[in-house]
Amino acid sequence: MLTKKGLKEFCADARENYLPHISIDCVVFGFHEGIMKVLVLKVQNEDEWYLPGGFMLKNEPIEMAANRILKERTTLDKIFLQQFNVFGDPERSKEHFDMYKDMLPAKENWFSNRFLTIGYYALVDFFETNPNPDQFAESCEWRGLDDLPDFKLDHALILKTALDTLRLQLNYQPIGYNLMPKEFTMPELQKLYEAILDKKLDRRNFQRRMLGFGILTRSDEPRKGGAHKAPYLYSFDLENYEAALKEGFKGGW
Amino acid sequence: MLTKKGLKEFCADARENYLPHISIDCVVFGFHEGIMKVLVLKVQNEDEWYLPGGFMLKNEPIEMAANRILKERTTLDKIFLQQFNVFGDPERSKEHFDMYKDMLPAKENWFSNRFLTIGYYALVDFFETNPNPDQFAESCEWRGLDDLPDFKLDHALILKTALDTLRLQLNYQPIGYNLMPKEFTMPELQKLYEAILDKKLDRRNFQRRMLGFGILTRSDEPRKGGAHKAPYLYSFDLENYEAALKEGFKGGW
DNA sequence: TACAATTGTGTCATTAATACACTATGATTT
DNA sequence: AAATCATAGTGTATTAATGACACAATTGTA
Repeated sequence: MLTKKGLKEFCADARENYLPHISIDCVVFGFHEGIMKVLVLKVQNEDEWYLPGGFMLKNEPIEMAANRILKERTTLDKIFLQQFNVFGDPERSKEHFDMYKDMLPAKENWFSNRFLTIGYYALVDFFETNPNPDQFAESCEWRGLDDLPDFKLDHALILKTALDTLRLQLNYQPIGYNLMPKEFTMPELQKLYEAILDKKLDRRNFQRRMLGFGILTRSDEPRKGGAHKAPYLYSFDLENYEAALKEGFKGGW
Repeated sequence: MLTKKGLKEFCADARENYLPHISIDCVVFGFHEGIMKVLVLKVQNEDEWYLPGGFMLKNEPIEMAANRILKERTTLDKIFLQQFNVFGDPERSKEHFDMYKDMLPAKENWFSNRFLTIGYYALVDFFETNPNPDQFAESCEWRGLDDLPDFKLDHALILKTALDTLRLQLNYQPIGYNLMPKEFTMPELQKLYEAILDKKLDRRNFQRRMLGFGILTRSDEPRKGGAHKAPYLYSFDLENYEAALKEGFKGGW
């Protein structure tokens, strides 16, 4: 959608339905083949990338807006969302100002306003997610943390802040639960933690501690068909998990 | 400031200078006589209370707006501020809608809009702070966490969320440094932690751990003139403190 | 000068974290 | 069939951190 007519319609529609000056941007984390991935969108005909985002209806709760936006991008309905920061540097809007500035006069152009953006991070099951581009994008795809594109606006900062928050909250939020599939092996879970923390952990100590939390249930049958010794399958005991999270996994005083 | 004329002027001025739909509310923590206190404002002629807050100039960074607002309330210039949440439930604005609704038609009334409010908590030195009411308030004063008034809007929720955040961040933010005066005794610092965490700590273990962080400098001279054994005075070694904070006081993996 | 209140300090037991090595299994190669 | 490779499962010894606990020192007051 890049025609002048389409843009004009979008702007008129936006002015009528959305709260001005406020946007939502989401960092959607998924975990695949031992790598943390993030959902990114590519601008049509440009090597420019951005995070899934959108605007808030005039009478819509913030988190509901984030959910609505992400449902469009992922087809997922109930998504674990965590608000982590508002980005509001007036400079961040300057790049916005320039968007489509040749196609529409500033007065009509929705994008020629200052925007504060509310940052959410989302945790999704990689295998359940079907990435869909939005109307400004050419594509929507997963990119590993080790292979991130150049982002528009302050989206690199937003992503970095989300990741920092994720690391800090690793012990307080059900991060494993939301990122892993229903059943998984201990080495797979360990790889998730290693990917988030970006460091190697000791297999034996990891397993001891994880099991010590009492939030995992071991399946009777190990996973078969792999090329090596069959690993046990685990799943989260959601009840115990949520109880443990209320306290936080780690003490502190 | 409650005259129709004054309100009209305020609204006209606000519409011209502030971003619409966005406000800032601050939970200002101070520590005095062993109790955590919060700065609260009282509505003129009503037993209604609210947190210090305000609006953002159209081209002003968020944190600068929070600083400006708090400078007016506290006379303090460089304040430790931490953004912790945006509150945007459409219901929260309903009470706003009613404000001054008899004095001005909705179209002119700045307050008859939906507002998302960005929550900041601030940590200040109680003794350096001079509370000043804003134009809608009759008074601005400290209230202990054990003696909080009934708040307007969702300000009780904002305060609770700030406090929860403060507890979680106790090991990652220079909370002691900002709340204590330059020099303090170990029992005083312990009382701060006990007030924040709302539980008793063991004197000996607290001291051992605190000193173990290597962020305190013990003054040569103990505090004299007290009614009991003269306690040592400590101050924060800012350099070590900030280095330690980068890591966080506690490990986690 | 005895007492009350408070501060300073040390030790022991328990728990948690770290470092580290061998055995077991299943598929592949020889 | 036996050896090999890759991966998974398990245990123990050392060290560090935490939690529980008791007594001595100082200062003003009764």
